[in-house]
Order: sequence, then structure tokens, then C-alpha cells
Amino acid sequence: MPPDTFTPRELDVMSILWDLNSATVAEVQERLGDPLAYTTVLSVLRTLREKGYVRHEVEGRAYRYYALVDWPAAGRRELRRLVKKVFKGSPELLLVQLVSDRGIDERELRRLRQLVDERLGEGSEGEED
Amino acid sequence: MPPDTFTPRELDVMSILWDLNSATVAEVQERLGDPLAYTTVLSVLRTLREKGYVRHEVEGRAYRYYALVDWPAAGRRELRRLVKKVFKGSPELLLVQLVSDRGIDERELRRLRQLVDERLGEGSEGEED
DNA sequence: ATCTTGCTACTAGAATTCCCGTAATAAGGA
DNA sequence: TCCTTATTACGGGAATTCTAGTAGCAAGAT
Repeated sequence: MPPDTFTPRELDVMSILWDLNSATVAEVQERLGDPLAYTTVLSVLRTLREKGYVRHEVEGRAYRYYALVDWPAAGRRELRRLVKKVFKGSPELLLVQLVSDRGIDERELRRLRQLVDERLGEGSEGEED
Repeated sequence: MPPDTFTPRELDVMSILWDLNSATVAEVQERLGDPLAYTTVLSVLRTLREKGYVRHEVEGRAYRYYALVDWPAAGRRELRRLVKKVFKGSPELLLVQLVSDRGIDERELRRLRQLVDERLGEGSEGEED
């Protein structure tokens, strides 16, 4: 089971794993923002493995690490937590924030509108669940 | 300066402060999901105060606590972090997730579309920044 | 065979987080 | 006045997080 939330450092590493699909210790270290010692990165990976969020396979004489939690799942969790704790339980407030904030450009907004339209369209006919 | 991210427990407390606008220790304790000791709540508030995220005023013989970081600001921060670390830097992916996930109903979707429309409308004329 | 290099396993210390108990204090009632 | 009650200040222990060093091992080069 994925954690309620990853620790900051754990998330840094998971993020890289999600990006690269898989990575060795050296690759993670390279991509990490802060210059951490090789063994430090190794340690983070080890705890992630102990917690079951990551597995590794032998590759040559090193290990290659794979995330066992996919980012959409982690994202859903984090989003829910965020909505509940900071956006007063309202996904709408979160959306307002995101949409009105700079950091999302016009093209993305159009794409989003299209997405909403699609969702609204399917919603009115397919009501299963 | 607000933190990059609050600790889980700190966020629980901040969340209550945002909800109630202000609160005493007893009020926070009451609202908290987990049954923590009074002094535990007091401790969390104390560290939040030391970190500068909260201030207090005397009220009767107790203190009333006020958040010094507002939730929209905290939300923006968290959202940025989330976009960067789990949504591959794309706010759109986050939106997709939120919109396609159950947990946002049709009414909210319509409201969202309206929001996007408004934003698109203003964007094409006011281009400053 | 020996040396160097690139890994991992293990250990560990400092800092932080999380939780709560005890002591002190002040207010209000008996 | 004296006792009870509500609160805060302070201290601290257990667990977790974060970082890194040391030892050990295996592969490849000389």
C-alpha cells in the first residue's frame, strides 16, 4: 500500500523513477537537485524498498530500481489529501487556484476545456457505478 | 516564509486554523481527527509558532491562535510541488487527474468550464507580465 | 595474481517529528 | 483562605528522517 504521503526526499527519488521509468543509483544521484553522496541515495532507495514502494533488479553488477507505485495513484492520493486539508474539501477551490494561477498557459486551458466537455458528455449517458 | 511543506501533523492543525479562522488549543484538539492529549496539541502549536506560521493573542486566560500563512498561499505552494514532483511538471496532467477522477461532480465540472472560459476570455486581451 | 574501480550492505549520528507528562500559574468558587 | 480547574511552559523520550562513512565484494585491467 502506498503511503499517505512520501517524505520530501523519498518523493524526490520517486519522481526521478517515474520520469525515467527505471534508474540505477548513479542515475538517480545525477538527476537529484541537491548533491547528495552516492551512499545517501542508496540509503533512500533502500528504505523505499523496505517500505515496498520500489523493487530492484540486477543489471550488470548494479541494481536497477523500479517504482512499484505509479504516479497517477500517488497523485490521486496527494490530491485528495490536499483537497481535504488545504482546500476545505472542495476540489473546485483547488481548480480555481490552479486555473487562475499563472503556470498554466492558454493551450493547456483549451485542452482542459475540451477534457471537461468530454467528461460532461459521457457523464450524462453512461452512469454506471 | 511558509515552509516547502508542512509536516502531516502541522498540516492537520493549520487546516483547522484555516477553517475556524482562529482557534484555542481546546478547539483545535476537539476538531482533530485523532484523540491527542491537550499538551500534544499545545506542542504542535508551539512549534508552528516558533517557525512563524502562527501567532497567538491572549484571550481570557488562554491563547487564541491565528494562522500567519493563508491557505491559498499554502495551496499554491503544495500544488507547485505536486505538479513538479508527481505530475511531470504539467499542471494539465494534474487537472486531467482531478477531472477524470470521481470526487468531482457535474455541477463542479460546469463551474470549472465557466472558470476556464473566463480565464481564456481575459487572457486574450490583458497580456501583461 | 594483484590492484583499482564501482557497487552494495551495514552502521550510525544529527536533526526532526510526534507525543505526552510534570510543574507552575492564575482564576474562580467554597 | 484554600482547593479545584483550566492553561501554559518546559522537558524529554521514542521513532523517523536525512545524511554519510566504512567495510566488503566482484569485475576488469595490468
